[in-house]
Amino acid sequence: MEDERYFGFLVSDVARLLRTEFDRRVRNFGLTRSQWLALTRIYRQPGCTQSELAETMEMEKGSAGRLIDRLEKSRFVVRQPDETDRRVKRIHLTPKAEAIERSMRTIALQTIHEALGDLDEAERDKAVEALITVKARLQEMLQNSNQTANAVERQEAAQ
Amino acid sequence: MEDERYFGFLVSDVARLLRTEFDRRVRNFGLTRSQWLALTRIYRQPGCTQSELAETMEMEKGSAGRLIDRLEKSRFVVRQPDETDRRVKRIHLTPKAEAIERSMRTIALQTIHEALGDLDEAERDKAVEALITVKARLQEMLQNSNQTANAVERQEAAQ
DNA sequence: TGCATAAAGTCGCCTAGCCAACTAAATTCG
DNA sequence: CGAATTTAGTTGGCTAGGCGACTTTATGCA
Repeated sequence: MEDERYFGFLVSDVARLLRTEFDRRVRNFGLTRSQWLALTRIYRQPGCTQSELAETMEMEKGSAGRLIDRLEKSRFVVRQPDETDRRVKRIHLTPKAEAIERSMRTIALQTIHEALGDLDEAERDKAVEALITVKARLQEMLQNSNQTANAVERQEAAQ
Repeated sequence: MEDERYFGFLVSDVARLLRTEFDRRVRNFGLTRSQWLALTRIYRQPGCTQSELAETMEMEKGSAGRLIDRLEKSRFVVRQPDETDRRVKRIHLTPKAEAIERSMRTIALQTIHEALGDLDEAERDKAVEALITVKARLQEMLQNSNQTANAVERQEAAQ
């Protein structure tokens, strides 16, 4: 069981190191890793709503909203009101963003490529598979936590 | 190369999901995952300095300092001045912390155990090995970035 | 010995992300 | 139709963590 705990540490460490290294490499672009991730998603899904973006990025609406705030302030993105639903705002990339998106993609690929340099292809595939499995399990677990929380809430509301 | 990029996403996702799930489970203890990690490290190295803690947790001194601020405010930890070096502050756990440290360790093990539930032992071992390899590589890469930054700094200072 | 350099912490500023409370708009249903 | 519920987005409060500038104290070297 102790080696399992080790897995938790490792994943967090690798994620943090990866983020820090990548952010250092792209600092001159004026974008962070999260911001770039958002751009790539908007690039593939232009005109998406904030809630859709939050969904595909698996984060809270609030976090996504603020991410977009910063991207908009830096002129990488614009919010456009939807014509039929006055609640929603649709997100589009600016031309400036599209060029940078490509440069950063190259750097991202390069960074990962270096980080994985000591693994052969089979090891990489195995690792990716394992991570997919674990991620799916964690998503289930989180969904359960959510449902529990909602059930409690509903019960409290009913009293 | 595309599958490599996927690895980057996956690691970050798994780390985030793990943190969120764990933090939910332990919210009632009044501690977060990072705070608990700090406690386990102080437990194994009582009386360590803040810089030592930052080092073993692989974070900046500033981040570690603030982590300790919060732990001290919640009375899980005390700062004690060093007798011979008036710059350093040594960190010790309070009795309250030691009990909670054990409870949270159990929850952490349980959480990881569930998250890895769909992997057999061989798959887990392979994944852990791969992560160790990648982590080592990333540490090298970051160290190089640091050295480059320092070199630039020194050169600028020399002018 | 005295001065330059290095080390320990602190602080301010920034991004990121969770959570919860809120508003406004749309939808559902009696 | 109109009230209740749901959904989109915003905001405030919190922890986390990087970076850089700064102060205080030690240390190393000419």
